Amino acid sequence: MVKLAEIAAASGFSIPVVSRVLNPKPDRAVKIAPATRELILATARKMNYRPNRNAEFLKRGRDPVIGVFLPGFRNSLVTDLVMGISDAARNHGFPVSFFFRTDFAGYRDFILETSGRRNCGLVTYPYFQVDRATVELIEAYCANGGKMVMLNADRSLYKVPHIGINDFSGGKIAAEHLLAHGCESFLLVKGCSARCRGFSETVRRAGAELHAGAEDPDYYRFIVEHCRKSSGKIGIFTCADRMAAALHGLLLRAGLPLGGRIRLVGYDDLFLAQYLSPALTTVSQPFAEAGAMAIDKLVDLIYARPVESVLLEPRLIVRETA
Amino acid sequence: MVKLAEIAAASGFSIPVVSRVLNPKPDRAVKIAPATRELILATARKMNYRPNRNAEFLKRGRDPVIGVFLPGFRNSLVTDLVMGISDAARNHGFPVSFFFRTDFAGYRDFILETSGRRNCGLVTYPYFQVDRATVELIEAYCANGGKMVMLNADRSLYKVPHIGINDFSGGKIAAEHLLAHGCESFLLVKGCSARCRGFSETVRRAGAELHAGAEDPDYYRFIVEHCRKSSGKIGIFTCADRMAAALHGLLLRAGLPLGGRIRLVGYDDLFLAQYLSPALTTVSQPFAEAGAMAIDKLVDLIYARPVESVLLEPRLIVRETA
DNA sequence: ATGAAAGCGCTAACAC
DNA sequence: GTGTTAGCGCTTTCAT
Repeated sequence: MVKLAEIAAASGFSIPVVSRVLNPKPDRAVKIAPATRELILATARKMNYRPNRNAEFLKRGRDPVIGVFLPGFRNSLVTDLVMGISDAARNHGFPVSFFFRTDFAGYRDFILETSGRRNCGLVTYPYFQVDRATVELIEAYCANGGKMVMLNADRSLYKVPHIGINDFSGGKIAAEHLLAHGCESFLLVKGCSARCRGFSETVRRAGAELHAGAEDPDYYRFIVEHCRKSSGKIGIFTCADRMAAALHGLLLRAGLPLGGRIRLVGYDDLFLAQYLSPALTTVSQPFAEAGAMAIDKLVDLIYARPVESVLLEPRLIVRETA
Repeated sequence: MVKLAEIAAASGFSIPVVSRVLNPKPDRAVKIAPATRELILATARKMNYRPNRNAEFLKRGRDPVIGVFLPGFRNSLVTDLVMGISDAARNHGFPVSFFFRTDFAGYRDFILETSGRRNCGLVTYPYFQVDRATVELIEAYCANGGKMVMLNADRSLYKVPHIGINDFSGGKIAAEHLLAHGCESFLLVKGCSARCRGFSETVRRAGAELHAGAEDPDYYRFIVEHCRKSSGKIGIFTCADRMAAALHGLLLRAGLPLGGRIRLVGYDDLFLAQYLSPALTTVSQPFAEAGAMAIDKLVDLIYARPVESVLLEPRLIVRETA
């Protein structure tokens, strides 16, 4: 581990100068001779310098750890997020501390614990319904100088930088695919309003018939009956793969083959989706990328660099059911 | 964040004494008056002291970060592991740095990177085939004073403390369940030798017929044919839920209902298993617990406390397919 | 524009 | 047994 002192010795300057070059604070007006900055930057790169976050934040009275709040589900969304976040954080030289919960109480516990530990920054993905209390919690945290980036929640609610994935667009591409394959009547299992809107608006614009219902055994039975009675081409879209998996089995048990007259599209591309038989066509969300971007943005925030929110696009994974 | 100085002031002793009480090194013979130790321990607890790992390890020239190597799969095993590990690490006041790879090259990269960063400890779960080179890597790391705990790999290979899950036992309970439900002939999809042994030994001991084959379309076709032709009670066991998911669909498409004459048991209890219709009966491995224990053991190792390996037991989750 | 000096919270070496 | 001192790698005043 090469340290500042070695770079200082190699470049002929003192440790503080090296520190100032390597850790520029755009907010503070730090003056360094351009030539000096170049030289130090070059030698640091040559010696493959990696900052000791530990020492850096010890002096600042903060913990060089990124706190991460994620929904506590056992599905692939979480693995994608964890992998993207972990890789990006490692690249920046920051360790992480994950906290998995699904409710507001858990979120509050997280913010509280994290304030006590003086984490240098937070990435949070509140899965529960975000309300006034949540927003206040977040604003209080940031008002105290806390840095935070939000993942995939309703960005209209807070001023914190935000990485989202376009749900409307996900519903839309599912509908377009089904339409392109000649489906004439449509069935929608609800679960996310933007996805539903994307799907139903696209279907309606094509002038096709659409039924919608909630994740519910009764509605599932209705779908199976509908498919059995009808002889037309039917497109089914569910807001989550778990619904698609259930329908997949139900339809098969009713003797209704999938991927021909009846087509099924899920959402999330969970791990098992590809192993179903027939394999599930589904909308994949770039959660690994979203997680990585959240970390990148947070690090920018920590070092007072400008940060902007972004909205990522999902894509359709075409397999056998549609 | 209450610090040593405050406890020192409150208890009337000097900072180093407090440090020695709060951070006992069993290997070093540190002498503290029993009364002093009690008093300091009490005030520390009263003031809710949490050590600043940062400062602690800065002095020791190490990074207070636990490096974790995990297989890079998108399935529930990984989420369970990540959650168990994260919770335990947080409880001990350690952040983590996850590294997800599936091959030996990745493992070597991890050990290399981690050595450079001087992590205080490592938890690793090599999923690839562990050979001589891997063992040498691990031994070299430990010989240099590195601390490591292994997850779920063949424990006969190294001297590092180890948290395993009993695969033999998993195969056995699957067989016992199927036998108890009257199955007379058995089909096994291979994938893990200990699980297969547990299953086949149990089945054979009951004097029943057994076919075994690999994860392969041909063998899957054979299974479907076998189920169609036979009229007896059949028990199918797969070494992983992904195989069970495939067979689940294949069998249903062949008009063969699951959970009555034909019973199917998977392995891993992946997220989607419960949503299949009929829902998949499967063997669940306590990976969250295993991950947490690995961290607990590692922390013991870091503070030179005695550590022993353990073997955890899987359990059967009975749902609809068996 | 650069350097000297102090100090973040803790541990380790040594004195008493 | 306990206290004194120094120092981990870095940032931050404050001089110059």
